[in-house]
Amino acid sequence: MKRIDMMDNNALAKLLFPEVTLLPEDMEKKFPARKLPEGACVTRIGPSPTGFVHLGNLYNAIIGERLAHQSQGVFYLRIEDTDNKREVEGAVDTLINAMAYFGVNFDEGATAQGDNGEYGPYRQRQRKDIYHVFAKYLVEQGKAYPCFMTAEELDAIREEQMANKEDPGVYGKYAKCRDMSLDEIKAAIDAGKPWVLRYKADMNDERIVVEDAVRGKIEMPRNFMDFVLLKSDGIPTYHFAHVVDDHLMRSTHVIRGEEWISSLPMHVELFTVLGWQQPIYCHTATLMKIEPDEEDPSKLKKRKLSKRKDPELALAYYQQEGISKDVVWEFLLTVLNSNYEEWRQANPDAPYTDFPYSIEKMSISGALVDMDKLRDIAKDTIGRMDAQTVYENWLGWCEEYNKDFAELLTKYKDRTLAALNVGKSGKKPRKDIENWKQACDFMSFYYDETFKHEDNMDEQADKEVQKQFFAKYLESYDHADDSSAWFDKVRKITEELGFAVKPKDFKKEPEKFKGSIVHITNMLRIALTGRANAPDIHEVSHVLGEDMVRARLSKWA
RNA sequence: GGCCCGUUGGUCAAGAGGUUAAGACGACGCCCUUUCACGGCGUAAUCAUGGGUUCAAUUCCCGUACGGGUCACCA
Repeated sequence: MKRIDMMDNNALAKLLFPEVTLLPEDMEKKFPARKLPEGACVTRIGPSPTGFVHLGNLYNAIIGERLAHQSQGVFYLRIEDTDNKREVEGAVDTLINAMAYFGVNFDEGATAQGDNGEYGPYRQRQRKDIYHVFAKYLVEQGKAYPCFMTAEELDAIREEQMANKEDPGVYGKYAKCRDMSLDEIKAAIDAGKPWVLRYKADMNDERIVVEDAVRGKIEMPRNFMDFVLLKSDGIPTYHFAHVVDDHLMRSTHVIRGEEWISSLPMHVELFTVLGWQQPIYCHTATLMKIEPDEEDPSKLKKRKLSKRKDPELALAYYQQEGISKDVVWEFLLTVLNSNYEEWRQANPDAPYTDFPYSIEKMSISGALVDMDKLRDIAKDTIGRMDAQTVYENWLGWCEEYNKDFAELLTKYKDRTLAALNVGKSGKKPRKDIENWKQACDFMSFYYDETFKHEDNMDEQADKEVQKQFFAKYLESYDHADDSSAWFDKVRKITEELGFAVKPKDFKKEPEKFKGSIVHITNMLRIALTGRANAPDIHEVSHVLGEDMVRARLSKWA
């Protein structure tokens, strides 16, 4: 009896996959185990080209990249394009470009120019023949069968199951095509009926245990579903592709979002049936967002980031806003590893590659995308860069998103570099820039082309005082004065005009003065920078140069 | 609904069976100060809840609530 089954299975396999001649062992030979040092991690990201590059894509990429490169392993890019319905024209390039923009470096995999590496192809649609080798094998083993059920039939059993409060899906008695005879199958195929290949699961009430690297033990019921291996176009589902690819490409760690935990039983089943070793699974936390509850706005609610509602979920958002790739890395690293921030404080100038990344320190509850935190990290990160680096990055962004400003930066390169150094000399350097877009705004006063008056001088002193002050200031102004000589002069004028040299004196006895030195320096600042809140006047004056200083001030004298 | 995962301050979080329960962001206050920043100091938590195990639990176990995920020929 058993023998006949086996013969049937072989005949069925031949019928379904007439073109497949290679065997699983041929594949093993073609993609041998990698020769890597002990403990080296082989990781990957496997995004699908939907045209939308997700923050989560980067999040998982960073984990994979760190794990691989810190262990002298391999990090590769695999395009998971098994769903032709979702694929968007040009999406693969968008994806590859975005990864490049954010400085994610792959050792092998899909590139804009084609594949790079010995374990390809790295685009799943091109791996059809490979999947079919194993599909055929599973049929031979009696672990897979063709299913001709239509969408309507599937809907019908689902309804029935819902009504009976049973688990929905194709399994047990609902798997109508499980026991078709070879002749019946042949007839159906000859009649041109489309079919999918389903896994032939055992009905069972066993449980499986998976040791997840970030979550620890995960215990679940063993798979009993006849899930789809190959779709009617012969392309595998994610489940089958994942198992075949990660085995053949020799991934040691599978890093993916926690939404995959529920399909773990299928994957475990396939690894077992194919006799392969499971990779180490790392299921990462979903990116969350916090906001007022729609029903009760007084309460805050945590929810999954959504593509539709949250622009910050798209990687493109960070590019557009001019949020530096270094900042995004720094941010993600602190969200990802709870001890990164501490490490960064202790090693402010070390490259992030020095940080010993560990899976154990990963967060398992939903990580929040906190824009306040991002801003703070941005100011620190950019604050740590030298002027030249800031200049280059900023210019790079402007060339793409603010051409006019790019021109200014090029034209006034020296002045810009000097301006970027303002307030950076001491122990407590300023941290004014949080992103390139905001930098254009913040730095605008250094260029006549973008300089404008944002604050009103009249709030500081009346017109007559303004005139007197600027006349005196210009008269005594010596561009060569150092900071203290310069400020002595300001003090002197302040006194002459009847203003308090010490702000505290004015506070104590306001009736004795017309104002304080604060009003005087604010006037200077507004004249020079257009705003009352700006970096050190003396330093700014020296960036602008004597001509610009005199030109801007003489308007008020 | 079934099956999973999670729950420490406003937010992100460290942490161990017995601690003054780290740190960061945000908020507020004070200090520094010619503005704004920067920086310094300080303020704010009975670790979701009920029960059990234990000399002792926020830390271990069970239930409850709440949040999240998933139940496709999508990944």
